[in-house]
Amino acid sequence: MNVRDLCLGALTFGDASGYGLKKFFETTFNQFCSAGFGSIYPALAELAGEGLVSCTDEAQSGRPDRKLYHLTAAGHTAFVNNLMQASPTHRVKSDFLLVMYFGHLLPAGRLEAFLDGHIAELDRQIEFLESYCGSEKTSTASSQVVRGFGLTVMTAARDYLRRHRNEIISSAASPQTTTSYCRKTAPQAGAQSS
Amino acid sequence: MNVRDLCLGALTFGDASGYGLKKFFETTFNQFCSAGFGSIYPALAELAGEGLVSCTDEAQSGRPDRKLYHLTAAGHTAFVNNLMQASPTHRVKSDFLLVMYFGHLLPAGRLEAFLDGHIAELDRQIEFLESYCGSEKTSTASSQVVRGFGLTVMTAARDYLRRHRNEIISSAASPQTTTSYCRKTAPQAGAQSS
DNA sequence: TGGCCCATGTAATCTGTTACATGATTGT
DNA sequence: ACAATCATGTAACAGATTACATGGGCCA
Repeated sequence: MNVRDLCLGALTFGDASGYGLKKFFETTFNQFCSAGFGSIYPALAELAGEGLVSCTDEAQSGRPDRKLYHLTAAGHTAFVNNLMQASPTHRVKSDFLLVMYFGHLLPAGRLEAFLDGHIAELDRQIEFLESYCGSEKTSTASSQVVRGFGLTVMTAARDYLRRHRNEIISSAASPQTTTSYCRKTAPQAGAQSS
Repeated sequence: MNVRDLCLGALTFGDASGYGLKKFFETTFNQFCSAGFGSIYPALAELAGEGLVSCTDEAQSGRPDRKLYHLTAAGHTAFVNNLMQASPTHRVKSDFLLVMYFGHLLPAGRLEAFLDGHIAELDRQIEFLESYCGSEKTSTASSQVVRGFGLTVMTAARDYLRRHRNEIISSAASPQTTTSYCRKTAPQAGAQSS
């Protein structure tokens, strides 16, 4: 399931431009995937070349022209095919959890900032999911289930972090540890990774 | 936070080989990241070249020789530096949720299989997190918090899917819909994406 | 004898991100 | 005036996955 399939899927809900698809991904699919212009536009051009979508130039008043993409019958069957054969992976890539895992190496202030930042981010996402109710077309039973899933999981995550906030912060490196390490080892200048 | 930093972080718990690091990632870091040999070995070579890790050839009895990597003082400070400056992202990439979102396009049997497969996967991961208690070195307060986080979130996810199982399956495409679509549109053979 | 675990590495490929390039309109 | 939104695209780059290549020991 790459950007191509994401585009096909979004187009099952109606015609859209590349720009519109990105907005759609940022709202509706935000929970489980993302895509930038740099992958959307080439993907649409590819799909059009294969006849899975068709494209119409549309002049707009007061706005730049746009290319409206439409899912063809072939595109619809290809999408359903890909859905059926997909291996339904679910992976989390979290630098936040990595940072938490190494909390004992960080000063308490920094750890606290990371933690509160992530709690705030979860609050934002939860609020968004609660307020956002797609369009008529995207408001299917399936989409409501996925929305509920996100709400449940994110709320559980946020509540866990709130409950363990003090515990987490008190597990940070003590100020002495951080300072003395730097003094003792006299680290070489310019030693940097990534 | 790339594979380089993952290696540095893992090596704060003690020396290891490239092979050993992969095992470590698969167990301890499994929740929030992953890495294959194809990225670990080149990363270690790079880090050794920069003096962030040192490397010793070690002959083993009854096993192939291995290269034991050791975090240097420079490597330690570089890692802590990177941790501090990291933007603590947390993103989910889930083809499972994508498939669920388009459940209304799939036959009930297929949707059910996807759903049950994912519930079973969550069961496996929860069971693993419950049973697994790292080594002495990795059993820090921080690591326990991350473990608890994973347990909480995955349990919430599994329970939600169990509670809504019937609802989800009944939102699948009705057999008629699937069949009639194929009949009406006479899709071109060979129309495939990805 | 066949498959799995240990162990290391390279090369090709895929996929996506970031930065660049352009430009009109609308709201503050 | 200035920023934001709408709108499309290319090119360079980064990062990781996959397949390939090799080889001994252990267990059934």
